[in-house]
Amino acid sequence: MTPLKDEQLRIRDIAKLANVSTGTVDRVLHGRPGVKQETKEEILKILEEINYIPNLMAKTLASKKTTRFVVLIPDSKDANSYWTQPVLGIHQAVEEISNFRTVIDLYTFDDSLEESFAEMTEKIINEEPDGVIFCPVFHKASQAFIKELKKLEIPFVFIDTDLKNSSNIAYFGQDAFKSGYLAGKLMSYGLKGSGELLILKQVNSLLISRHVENREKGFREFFESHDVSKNYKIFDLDIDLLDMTEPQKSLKTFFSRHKVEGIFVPNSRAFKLAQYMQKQDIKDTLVIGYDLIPDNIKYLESGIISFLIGQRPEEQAYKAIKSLFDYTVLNKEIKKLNYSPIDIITKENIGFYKEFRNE
Amino acid sequence: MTPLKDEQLRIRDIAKLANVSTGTVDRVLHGRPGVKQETKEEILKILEEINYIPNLMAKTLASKKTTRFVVLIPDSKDANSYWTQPVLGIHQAVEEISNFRTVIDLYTFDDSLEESFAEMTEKIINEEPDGVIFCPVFHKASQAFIKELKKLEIPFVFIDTDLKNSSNIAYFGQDAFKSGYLAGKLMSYGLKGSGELLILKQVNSLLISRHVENREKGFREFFESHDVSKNYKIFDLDIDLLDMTEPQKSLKTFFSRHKVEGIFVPNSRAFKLAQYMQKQDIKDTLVIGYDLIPDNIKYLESGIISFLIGQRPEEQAYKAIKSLFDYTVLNKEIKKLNYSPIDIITKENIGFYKEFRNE
DNA sequence: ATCCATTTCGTGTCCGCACACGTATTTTTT
DNA sequence: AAAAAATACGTGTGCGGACACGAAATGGAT
Repeated sequence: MTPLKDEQLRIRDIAKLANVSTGTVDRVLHGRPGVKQETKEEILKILEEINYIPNLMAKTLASKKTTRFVVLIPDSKDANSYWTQPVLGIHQAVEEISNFRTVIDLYTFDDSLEESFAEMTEKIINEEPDGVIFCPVFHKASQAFIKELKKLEIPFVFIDTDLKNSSNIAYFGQDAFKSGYLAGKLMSYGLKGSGELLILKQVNSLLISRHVENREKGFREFFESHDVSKNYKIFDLDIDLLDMTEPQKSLKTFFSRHKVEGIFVPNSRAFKLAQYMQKQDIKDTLVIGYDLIPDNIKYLESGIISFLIGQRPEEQAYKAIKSLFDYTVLNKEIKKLNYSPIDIITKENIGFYKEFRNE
Repeated sequence: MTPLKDEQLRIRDIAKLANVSTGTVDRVLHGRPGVKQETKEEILKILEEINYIPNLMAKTLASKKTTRFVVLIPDSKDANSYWTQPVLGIHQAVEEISNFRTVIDLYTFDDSLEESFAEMTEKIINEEPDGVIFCPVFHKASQAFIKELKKLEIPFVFIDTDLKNSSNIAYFGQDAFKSGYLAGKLMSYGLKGSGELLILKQVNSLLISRHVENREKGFREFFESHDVSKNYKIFDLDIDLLDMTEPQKSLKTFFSRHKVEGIFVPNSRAFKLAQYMQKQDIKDTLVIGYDLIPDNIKYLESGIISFLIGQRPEEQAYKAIKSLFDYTVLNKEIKKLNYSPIDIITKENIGFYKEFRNE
């Protein structure tokens, strides 16, 4: 193991090698003017040769500049919101990078209002941060935002939702299709080889969530690509999972007409269904939902929800920030596409996934 | 969000507050002699009040001292060894902490030879490192090691295996019992409610591995604590999974006498079984194994192994080092008991768990 | 050749802390 | 009471790099 970061050469050493002063080397390092082309090239050559890496400690100590990043994600009104989780990862990241004169401002928007998003992006642009992490749920407003960011040459990272061909430096999120496919697998694995399945969708979802769509596609794809498909019938129901008066009716009707063996809820509100099932005392129905929010966990633990699919939101946020930091401050190469593991959570292992929340 | 690490007070500021010089404050901070009791208390009071946090950058820059940690884990002769994985996490950690004048030496031992372990611990003691991370598989030799470490006041962290009441500052590993329990759940979930099960154990395991034992216990416990238990028969077989000539016989005999529906391999060599099953063209038998080593992954992907249970070895090593660093260098409080999530891996989500290896 | 304006480069200070050294004060010794 | 020895504290320098400022070298115009 590298016993010691082998004696790094300092600016002073480079200066000696090039027969110039440290000031000149410094100018070259920072691309400041006032250096003869000739000597500049000489110095660059040496820098290249010895693979100069500035001492990070001395650098941040001497520099007056503080780097500021902005994170823009949907707000989390209640404790059951998915978006409370990335915030934990942000705090974690802040703790680590704050030593490096790097700060983070958190902006949030109402994910049912595109204007709310647009408004925030405007504010952010005015602040001219050194990097941005955001969740591009609104297509049009995001495009406008990206245009501005590119104009100002501000690097940006996507989180949760990806927007292809956007010159973002990185993306952190899940592969929704494959997570749905996995849900299909888990469903078929637990059933006896046949039955009636239901996909429970959120009606009137203002925000076009590709994730939810893709989860459903993946789910269906699993059954279509396997022999068992003919034994299953997949229904779907659009109900308003936020308002629990209306859904009761359509659910009741559905349950009375079908012997449902499995229900797939491709959004994070499986607990709403679970509430209903508990009231109606419906059992022996396999429920697969998404995200480790408190109420989902509650019904997972009580056995009404069989599986939750997790995507490590804290880790996503944490890594997104760290990668922006690596890119901006440390000039490291970073990986562009970063899919989170698709975690399978059950009553039996949930305890070990909650941990992040307790720290 | 904390916009800026609010202007931290420096030693100089404290000196001014206490009407002394920076040198005196420095002496108090480092517990060096030469300060009148009275003024010492005064300074300590102020330090307490303002919650002084030294500037990490200036500190590491000015300090000549380099902190050295030692990691002692079993060696990994071939690519299929479990222990190749923690090494990746070590590298990750090294990259981050090397900036802070902190280095790591990796020592390995043959986990079939207690002397090999003891020999290494002796070497380590002679080096007098500032912290040790190790895997206390051998009870007696570990106790001796711990005794020395305590004498020298060297903090140590356990990884993989825990040893209770050992004044270790932290432990990173899995809860083996619960992982076995989860395996039981997955097994029962996939079967039709009854059948014959087999637990495949490694015979002659020189090293007393509590993990493997506890996994089996957890597995059995699941069936005992559920109604379904009476429908299942659980057998077990001790075979040498390293030598693939002998096992064939006993396995063959077993398969000929029983209609095995599920096999649980509580160690990391499920691939050996899978190899056999592939040759014999045995299908429709559920196999649950442990650890994401290359050959296990191969048979998971080909469908012979149904589930692998993962425990994030890289993350364990990474976090173990970071926590030792936090404790030693940053004087942070650290959490003692750190259980890794019990990851459920299938053909469908394995792709997202391999990632660490490609970085 | 002289003078001024660029261009090119060297020097010094500071960032916050660690630590060696030196000075002032008090205590002990004889 | 003077000298020696502790004790208590202040000052200065260096860690490696950023940046301001000033000095030297060069070029052009007269």
